[in-house]
This record gives sequence, C-alpha cells and structure tokens, in this order.
Amino acid sequence: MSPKTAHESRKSTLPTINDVAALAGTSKATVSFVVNGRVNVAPKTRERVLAAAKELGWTPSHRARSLSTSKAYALGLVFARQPETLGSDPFFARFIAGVESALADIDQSLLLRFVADPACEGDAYRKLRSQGRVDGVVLSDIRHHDSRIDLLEKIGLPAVTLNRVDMPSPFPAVVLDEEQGMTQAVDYLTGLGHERIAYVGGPEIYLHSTLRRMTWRTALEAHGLVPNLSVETDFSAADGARATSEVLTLPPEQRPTAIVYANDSMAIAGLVAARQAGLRVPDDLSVVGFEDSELSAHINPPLTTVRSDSFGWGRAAAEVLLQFLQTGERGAERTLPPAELVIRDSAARCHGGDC
Amino acid sequence: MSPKTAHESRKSTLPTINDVAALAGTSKATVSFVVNGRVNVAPKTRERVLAAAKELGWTPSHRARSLSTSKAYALGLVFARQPETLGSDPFFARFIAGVESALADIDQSLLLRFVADPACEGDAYRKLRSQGRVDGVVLSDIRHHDSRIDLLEKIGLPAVTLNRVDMPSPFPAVVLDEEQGMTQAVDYLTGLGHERIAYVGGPEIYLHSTLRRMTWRTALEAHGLVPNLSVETDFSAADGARATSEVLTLPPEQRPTAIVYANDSMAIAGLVAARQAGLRVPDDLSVVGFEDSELSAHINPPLTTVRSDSFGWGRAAAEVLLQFLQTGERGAERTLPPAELVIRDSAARCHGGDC
DNA sequence: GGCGGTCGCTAAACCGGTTTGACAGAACGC
DNA sequence: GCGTTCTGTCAAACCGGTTTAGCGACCGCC
Repeated sequence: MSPKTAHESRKSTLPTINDVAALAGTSKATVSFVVNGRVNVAPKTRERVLAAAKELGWTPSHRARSLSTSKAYALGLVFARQPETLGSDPFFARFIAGVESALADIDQSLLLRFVADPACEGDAYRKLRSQGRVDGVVLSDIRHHDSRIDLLEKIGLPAVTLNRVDMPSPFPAVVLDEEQGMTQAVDYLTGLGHERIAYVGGPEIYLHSTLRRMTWRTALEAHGLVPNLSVETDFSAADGARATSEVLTLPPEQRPTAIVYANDSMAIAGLVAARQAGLRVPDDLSVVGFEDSELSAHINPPLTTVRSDSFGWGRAAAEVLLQFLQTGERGAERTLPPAELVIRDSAARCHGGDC
Repeated sequence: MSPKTAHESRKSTLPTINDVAALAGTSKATVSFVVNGRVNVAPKTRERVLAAAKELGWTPSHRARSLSTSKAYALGLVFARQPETLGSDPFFARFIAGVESALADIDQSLLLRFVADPACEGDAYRKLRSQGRVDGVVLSDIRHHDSRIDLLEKIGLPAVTLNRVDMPSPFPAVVLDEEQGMTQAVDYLTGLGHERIAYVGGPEIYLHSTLRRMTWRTALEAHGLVPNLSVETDFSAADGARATSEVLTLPPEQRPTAIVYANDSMAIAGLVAARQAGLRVPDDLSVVGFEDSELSAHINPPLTTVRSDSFGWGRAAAEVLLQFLQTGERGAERTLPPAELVIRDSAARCHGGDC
C-alpha cells in the first residue's frame, strides 16, 4: 500500500460536499444544485464544481442524502419461505436479479429479508417501515385475501404485487400471465391424445397455486375432460415424488397418462418416481414442468415445461414500484409477455390404456 | 381504512425522537441514552421513555442513526455471475439466506449487487464505498491473486473472504474445508475399485475450482493413480454434459469409470449424458456431485454428493465480518465443519473394463 | 460547613446532504 | 435615469438521530 495521490491515501475519511465546495470556491448549496441538475447554475461554475468533485473522487453520501430527503433509496423484499425451497427455485434468483438490475442502474438497492415464521412476517414489514429502511416493498407469493395488503396500507408502506390480488388493493400490480402457459400445456397434452391429465400443484395458500389449478381445470373442461386428478404439495422435490407415486397407485383406468407440475423440481422428481413405478416417460406417462430451470433441458427426456421471464418480472416490478413512489398513482397495469410452453421430449402421444 | 388510534392514523409522518422526548418529558439525549443502553439513566426515567416510545410506536430512524454514527448498518455482496447460473446453484440462495439471518437479528441488512461485466465489478465496490451504503463486503468466488483484495484495501472497505486467499490479505477469512469432502469422494471411489476417476471442475479462474482439482489430484496420487482426466467447465449443466461426453469418447481402456463433478447440476446432466452414450449408472459409470442440491436425492439413481453447509457459511461470514468491523482485528480464523460426502446410489463397485 | 465527587439530565454541536429565502448585480423596460 | 425583473449564488434551517461538555442536586467525608 504505497501512498497514492493525496486524496486516495487519506482513506480514513471520505470527502464531503464541504470539501468539494471549498475546492470549487462555492457554497455547499451550489454543489448540491450541480449534482442534482437543479436551478440555474452558471456553466462556468458547474464545471468548476464537477472538476472539484472528480478530483476528490466525491459522490454524495447516501446516508446524508437519505436523511435530508426522507427517502431510503431502497426497496424491500420479504420472503416467508424456507431458504431450502428457495435454493432450488429458479424463480428466486432470477427474480431478485431482475429487481436488482433495475435498482442498481439508479443507485438504489434491494433489501432482502427472510422470515421463517409467518407471524414474523408482519413484524418484518413494520420494522422495515418504522426504521425507514425502504421506500416500498415487492410482494411475492401472494396469498388469498393476503393480509399484507391491509397491513401495508395501514402502516403506509407502498408496495407492488406480483399479479393481481383477490381483493381491493391500493397498490399497483405487475402481471405475468401464467394461465396462458398452463392452458397451452393442457391443450398440447390433449392434442397428443391425453384424457386423464393430472395436476401436481403448490400450496393452495398461494393465490397463484389456486389460479394455476383453476386454469388447469378450466382448460380440461374446455376439452370435455374431467379435472378430478390434482394433488397439493409443498413445492419440494420430495413432495413432488410423493404426489406422483400417490396418483400412480390408482387403478390403470383412472391413472393419469400425463401430469403437469407446478415447478420443474417436482416434475423431475415425479418423472423419476414414475420410472421407479415401472412406467416409461414419455411413453407411458407424459410430464410437463413449470419455470424452466437450467437442468430441465439436460435431463432424460428433456423436460417440456412452461417458461416465464422471472428476471423481466423482477425488473418490471421494481420499475412499477418506483414509478408508484414518484407519482403516487397506481397507473396503468403493467403486463408482461405471458408464460409460454417450451416443448421438449417429456410429453408424447398417448398410446397406453384407453387412449 | 377506518381511522385507528391517533398515532396509527397519522401515517404521513413517523414519530421522531423529539415526539418521544416530549411525551416522556425528557430531552432527546435521554431518549437516545435509553434506547442505546448507555450511561446512567434513572430507572424511573427509563421506563417513562420506553413507555412513550411504545405508545408512539417509535423505532430509531435508521437514516438518522446511520448519518450520525457514520455507519451503514449493512453489508454488501457483489456477484460477478450471470443470474442464470446463480438460479441453479443451491449455494447462492442458502448462502445469502445465511448472511441475512445473521444480519436481520441485529437490524442490519444485506445489499446484493449483480454485475455482468468483470470491469464493472471494481466500480460496484467503489460506489458501495463512496456512497457509504455498506460497512463491509463479503467476498465470494475468490479468484487467483484476486484483485479485489488490493482494491478494497486501497479504498478502505473492510471485507471477509470465503476461504483463504492465495496472497497476503488484511481481511479475515471464514474457512469451510471442501478438500476433505473431495478427498472422501475419491477415497470412496477407489475403495469401490475405481482406478480411472475423472474430475469435471469449474472455471479455473476461481481459486476454489483449482483447489478442488488439486485435491482430487492429490487424493488420486495418494492411491497411486494418475490424475490425467480433468475437464474445465463453466459450471453450467450444459457444459457438464459436454464435458462428460468428451471424456466418454475416449477409448474404453482410457475412459473413466467414475466422474466427480464440481456441482450437482453438472453431475445430473453428466449422468444423463452418460446414459445417452449407452452407459449405465452406476454400473458402468459412477458419478459423484458437489453441493447437495434439493433434487439430487430425487433423481435416479439418487446422487452421491459432497455436502457443505452454505447457510452456516453465510451466517459465519456475516458474523466474522461484523466482528472485524467492531474490533478492527482480523482475529482467529473461523473454521466451519468440513464438507462431507453423503453416500447415495450413483456410485457403485467398479466391475467393468479393467477393474 | 465546606469541598470534591458522583449521578442524572440537558443544551448544543455534529453527521452531510437538501432546500428555502434573501440578496447582490446584470439586464431590461420605459 | 430609475424601478423592475431575472440570474446566479449563498447563508441558514432542516432532516433525526448521537455525543460531548457542562450544570445543578445530592452524596459522603473530613
């Protein structure tokens, strides 16, 4: 660590706006005006200030700026899930990366919080608000009549919701149509001749779980089929395997010839369970996943699945929330390109049983 | 939104320390002393203050506290990876959840940043520092002679490194011995009679990639075997499959009878590729993974893999960094329980070829 | 009774920005 | 030539905490 230029070696204290003002021979106010592009500042002065800032390597202190403007310049994201289940969920990483990408561009940041106990969830939001750490929060994993909506409205913490909620909400939503992908999946399977198509879904406490199941149901009914085969799981691979085994123990004439899963982990685990039950995939059983994880293209057979742009969803969520914070208007709903079926090889023409 | 009690409906402005002081009939200083458990405050006064704070629902403003103490109460974590590769990496979610768990306990927070371009990496750290958004950073994915060490020292941003670095470092390290798991894996395979054990590793720019490979090499040599089968990948499932195919095109007498992978995604993709090449797993080829992803227990055959406690690693990293920030002393190195081989069914006794 | 010391508390300075109100000086209108 | 507006700048207040210096009151001691 040889001494560098004067300001780089003085590492104990960062330069402040006062240093810049002194060097530029102006007042703090002028410096502030310059960096914020505010009122009229003479071009010559502006340049002197910018030169001084550059020389000192000064950037406005986020802390001071945050205090004086009463803004946190950060958004929050509270996950009420076990880290275990997040690890295998490709949505998670992609989504937060998307949020982050929108925030980093404008020097804001993302504050992540994990809570195990749903009871702690409310406290987490309250604390985020009362400590003033975030300007708003992104609400994912929306539940039926989600109590967070009322809570956030009460404590005055703005939010954006992932997809619409099933109640009046003062907050904007960013909508990614997953129904379309689900419908495509069912249509695709019926097109292959399947008539008994099961659905292995996520926990019904989540709105999206129910929505996906209802879509599956509606799509089946549209083809005159009976949606009587659905199993609820906790989203884990283990539970996906369990659900699969369960549904495959049915007598052959009731047993599904195709299964749609709520995520790829379960689809893969289910596929394996089916094989262990003596079925060939896709010959005896067709399998369709959801989310399109990295691995799904590399298993055998490559997994047909429903892909959605989680990164884009995260980015859009951040953008919508930021705009909501600025304008205070819910504004027009932001809609993303719908989820789409990507066809690989895990589903095939139905030829067994009574097809 | 019916009006609640007085202070809850006054949602536009949060209570401040002045409100609390006024209600308790004391000065701001006394309130500050109480919440920080500082100098002597009469028990009666303390209670009055606490009661007032509770009644108003007051929590010290993070913003103000941050400015006056010149601390950010946040740690940073910069990932120079594609979000895609993070999504499938179970390490990522577990690790950040671990860091978060340590921070949330003490009302600090984690600031995540993703950079695509390595050139942007330095800027990200500089900005974090000059804006004063974090008190320190966690350095993961350490590279050979990692330039970040010098950079952080120069700009005066404290850090903790995941495992030791290969150069003099002023920063503490939190060490999780992955070599032991790798050695166990190789020992286990040789114990099963394997003599040609390949290694499909990650990018050699990472210290841990090289370290794992060297450990594989050393372990083989300890058994009198020749470590001539190793392939470098980019950690993706696709590249794992590619590497596997590559190594399996060797003539039978050179072809490996077992492969150790640097992560589970590659192991699974590799396993599938091997089958497509006409090999049975584990009969013709044994496969060992790394990381123990959720799915690995649910594929066929269940994957034998090396498990490390990423959550604990994250938590420990945060703790070590926080202590480093407080004391300024690197302190004793923090060592975690080593990675361990978990034996499932993807490796078996070698019976083919010249075993 | 005088004195030093401790206890409990407060006023005020400070952290580093933003923002308001005022004020010179130049430009302008008549 | 003088009043008026406009420009560019700055001093000072403010955001909401922490921290220091200091001040009465009370204590014990000689």
